[in-house]
Amino acid sequence: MSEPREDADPDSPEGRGGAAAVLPAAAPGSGRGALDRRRILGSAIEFIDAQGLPALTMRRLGAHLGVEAMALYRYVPSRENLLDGVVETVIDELYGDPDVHLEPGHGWQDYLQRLAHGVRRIALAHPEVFPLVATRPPAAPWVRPPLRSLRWVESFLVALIDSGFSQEAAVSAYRAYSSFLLGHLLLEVSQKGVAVNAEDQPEGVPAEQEAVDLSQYPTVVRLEPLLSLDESAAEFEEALENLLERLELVLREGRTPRRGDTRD
Amino acid sequence: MSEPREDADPDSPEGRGGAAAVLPAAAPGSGRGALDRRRILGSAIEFIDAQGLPALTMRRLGAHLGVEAMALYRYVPSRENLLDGVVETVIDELYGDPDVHLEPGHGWQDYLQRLAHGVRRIALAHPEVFPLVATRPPAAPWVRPPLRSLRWVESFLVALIDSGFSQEAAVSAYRAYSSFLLGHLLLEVSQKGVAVNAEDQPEGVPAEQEAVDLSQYPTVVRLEPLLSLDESAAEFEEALENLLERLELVLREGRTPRRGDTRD
DNA sequence: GGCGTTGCGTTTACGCCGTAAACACGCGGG
DNA sequence: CCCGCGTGTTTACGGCGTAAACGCAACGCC
Repeated sequence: MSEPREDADPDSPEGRGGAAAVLPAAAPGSGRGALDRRRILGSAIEFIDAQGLPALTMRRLGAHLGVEAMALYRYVPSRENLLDGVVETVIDELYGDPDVHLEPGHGWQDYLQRLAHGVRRIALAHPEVFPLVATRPPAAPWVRPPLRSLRWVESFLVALIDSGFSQEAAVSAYRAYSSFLLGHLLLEVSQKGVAVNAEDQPEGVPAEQEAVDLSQYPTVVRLEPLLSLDESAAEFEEALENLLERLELVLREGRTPRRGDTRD
Repeated sequence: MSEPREDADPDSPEGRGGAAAVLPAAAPGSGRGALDRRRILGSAIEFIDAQGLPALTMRRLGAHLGVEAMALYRYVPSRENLLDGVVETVIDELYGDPDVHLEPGHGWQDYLQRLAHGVRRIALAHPEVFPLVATRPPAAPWVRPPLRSLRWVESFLVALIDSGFSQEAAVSAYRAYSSFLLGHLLLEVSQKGVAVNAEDQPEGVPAEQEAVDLSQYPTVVRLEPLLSLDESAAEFEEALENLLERLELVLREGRTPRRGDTRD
């Protein structure tokens, strides 16, 4: 039963035994056990995953931990800082993922593949948190995106440079890789997230909310089955492999690529 | 003086005479002239561009328009709806852009090129607004990303199908294109935006804020000049052209691509 | 045992937020 | 004349983030 099916998404939370969802954080009612920063952050992640980001307030998070809101301020200087901590904590799950390595033992393609899937696993495990990863101002203005921690940026750059990339190529690879991950995962997560959104309308008949008039968009209507089909895993894989091929070219030609010689 | 320099970014707000920034909205002090939804939305965009998203409150926006906050509610049902309107308005700038066409007159590549640059122009013109475009729940759960309006999705799909794409190929092209735009532009915008962020610290010495310890990340430090170098325009162009080439393959082979026969 | 200190959580309070509801007021048609 | 209606204001409420003061148990030290 719990064996992965043929077409199961290898990065989906239930689909494998990987990392993600490792923090303790205990039940909300059982309000014992010393408060501390880690417990607060873990609880916040759990809370966001369950109730959605806008539902997270200091008072509610306090209640979730069986404590007054102000108690949190002994461990967290502000709500903003708490959100930063949430992002950092979530990204840190990469370190606990046995399939992702800080050092490329089997070549840079393998390294990038594993890293990408690791990040995807995190995104899928915390769909409500991931947009925060994309949106929060970074530690250093220039690193920016999903691999927020400088340690991963360092690891990325070293891996590629050690594999023969020039410094320029490594940096531009980092940018391409980042924006690919960011774009694809943000899209995927929000596609999933909206279906069962946190804010629910428990009305008797949940259907027919506003139902925008689709009659002017016949193609959209006709392709709606295709559009709502979820082939994220395959698309991710394909785009990722395309990116890796592109990088391979960059590496081999030792320069920034200028579209293949297919014309001109 | 105002002629675009050789290497000027063709999508930067000052670099060309395109659309973007077309709304009237008049000065804040001059608080006359009938309030209406358009004026409110325009003012909100202006406000966000100037002060950043978190600074936008109903009261402040009211003040910006020379009016009490509650007056806005006669034209806007809620703050959430106002933000939706802001996103919609910003995307609607596409219609006013003379370089972007709803119908592909010169082939689908030209169509996609123009569309992509049009969206990029909007992103660069409203860097503080753009993350909202990425983050807000969509009208229809499955369209999701930057081309939020169904009209553009319709246009996109029709353009590709008319050019010979299969329905499946058109949909998957839409996804690839969307996530590319989203990822790249979000990254680019946030890279720009952070430098001169809205929340300023007007302290005497603006430097040396926290300055995380970079000593453990020598490669990051060494490549910092490269990392902070802004080659967004070139990278955008390259990634876009690569995407178009990929789509060309899809079209020619009439199937979803499975990585070139470079191995296996 | 008495007693200051220290650490953790609570209480109280403030100003700002989004917004519901009642209100003030100018203007065009019976 | 006045009556309704459209438009903006006033007032009010509950919830927010958080500063400041407080209560109180555990502990070290004499």
